[in-house]
Amino acid sequence: MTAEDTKEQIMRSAELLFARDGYASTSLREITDLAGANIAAVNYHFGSKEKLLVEILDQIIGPINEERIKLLDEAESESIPDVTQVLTAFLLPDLHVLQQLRSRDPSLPRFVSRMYSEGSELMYKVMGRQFAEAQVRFYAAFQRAIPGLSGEEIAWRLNCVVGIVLYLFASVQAPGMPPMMGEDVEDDLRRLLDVTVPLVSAAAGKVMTPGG
Amino acid sequence: MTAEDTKEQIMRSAELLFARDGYASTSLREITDLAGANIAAVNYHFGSKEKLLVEILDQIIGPINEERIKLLDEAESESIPDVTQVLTAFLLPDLHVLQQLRSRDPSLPRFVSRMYSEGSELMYKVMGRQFAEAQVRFYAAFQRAIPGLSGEEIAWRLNCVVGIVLYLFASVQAPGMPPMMGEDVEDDLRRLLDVTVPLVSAAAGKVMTPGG
DNA sequence: GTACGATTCAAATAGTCATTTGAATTGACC
DNA sequence: GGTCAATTCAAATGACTATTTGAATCGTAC
Repeated sequence: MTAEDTKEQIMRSAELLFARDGYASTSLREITDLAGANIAAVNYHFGSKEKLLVEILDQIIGPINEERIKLLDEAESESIPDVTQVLTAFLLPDLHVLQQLRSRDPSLPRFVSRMYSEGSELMYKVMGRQFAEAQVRFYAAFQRAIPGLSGEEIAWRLNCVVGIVLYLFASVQAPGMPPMMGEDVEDDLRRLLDVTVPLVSAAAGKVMTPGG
Repeated sequence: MTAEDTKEQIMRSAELLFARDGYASTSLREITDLAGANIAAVNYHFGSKEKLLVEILDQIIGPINEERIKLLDEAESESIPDVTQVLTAFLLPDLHVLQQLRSRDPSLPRFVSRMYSEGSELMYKVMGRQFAEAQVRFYAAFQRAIPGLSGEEIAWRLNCVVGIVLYLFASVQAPGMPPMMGEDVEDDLRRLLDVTVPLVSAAAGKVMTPGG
């Protein structure tokens, strides 16, 4: 096994076990056993268990935001994109990565949602670094596409969309539940847009509570 | 310190540390240090670290579903409730618990979302047991309130709502983010209904993807 | 005030953890 | 074929883990 093979095997084994059991509950011993490598190889290739996690996170989250910006660039090059187009640019990369992770292993999508809610400092640092550029672009695009909503309200609603997406990642293989995503990315996107377009473009203060 | 005080202190300390660092990363030593108790007290009062977690989970999740059913009973006793009324019965108990947890400690709401995505077998068992009754009732109520949507589609959309709620719990004290919830439960509910009513009652297959 | 059950305590057990170390092995270039 | 750096290995380190044990302490009812 060449050096690169070992490093690759360690990363693939680690993300699988992190997804299934969580970061803290997974020992380097389990990882290297699954990878067919020696424990010391982790510290040789990555430096520490934590740096191994960061490298895996970057590899997954990085491409999502790169593709998001690419799609938004394309949409904006033609005309001012509407809500559906902006949301598509935002969501499609998620679905692509979800599909790709799932094809590698059904329990892998859970890795993302799991690391988000576990990750404390570490995950927020990685996400902040990776999402910073896309965030500015998408906030601006949504503000153009949805008249009459404050920037704060748009940010809030986009967070709701993120919440739904993270739940999708968590629920791909939740025990005792029907899968929330199908085989076809286009179908999944349509279904997501059906609910998220009304979600982000709904008029504020429209609904009256029964008590009020 | 009386026996009940010790047990209470251990539970309060444990949920705080579980919320902050996760279940696996929190040792009984940390818990009992914070609680001012001896390690053996955990095994005396709860039997094991895992049973301690289950008791905390039941204490938090149980009341949510009890109140959900109570509110739905009240709404259905007058007339057939509309989407807003059913969603209110579903969401208001979440907000109450969120508020209550936050008043105890700002990092506590994260406990719920964290346990969900860490969840493995254990959390799903607790949730399944606690949510089983409410699930049947709410699926039926939504099907009455939203004509033209299949039961499967309603279940899918309700899952989206759950995703948003879990994200709310996770984001109350996310580092580097503005809080998603305010001080007033009524305001928060209104804001949530603004987006979730359109979400669950949107027509299916309405949106056309740019590529299609 | 003394006996008893409930509770708490310090100490020990047996195991696992991430990381380090220095020797052994490998593969590519001269 | 020899050399050197890159990589892998087994073994050891030191610290931490949940749980168990039996003695000590507490509150309370008689």
